Amino acid sequence: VITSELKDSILQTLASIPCGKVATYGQIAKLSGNPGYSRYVGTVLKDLPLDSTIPWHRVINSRGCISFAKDSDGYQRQLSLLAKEGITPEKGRISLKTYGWIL
DNA sequence: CCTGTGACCGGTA
DNA sequence: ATACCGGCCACAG
Repeated sequence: VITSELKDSILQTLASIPCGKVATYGQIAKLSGNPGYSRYVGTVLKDLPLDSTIPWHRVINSRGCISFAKDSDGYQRQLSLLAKEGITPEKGRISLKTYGWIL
């Protein structure tokens, strides 16, 4: 598969987020060995093929919120997928202390 | 080359 | 707690 090492490392880290846990864009960037690439993590997720097995829904921003607009389609999908894993936001915020992959 | 665009982040007021 | 700001970086025009 022809992909950049950068993108690859990010995808690998994303794939390793355990079920029932969440990580922030920044954490994924740093963990993959690319501190400061949080924005790019979002770009990678956006371009994921629909058949991808990457758990994109387990990624939230540093504030503990879903990065989609509350009224958007993606917001509801992510919320639904997280619920299936027992992750339920309170006041729109997901506690990283409780569900955070990295504490 | 330069500019604008994001599923972002941390500091400051 | 919220609001704003500058920095961040790959990528498409």
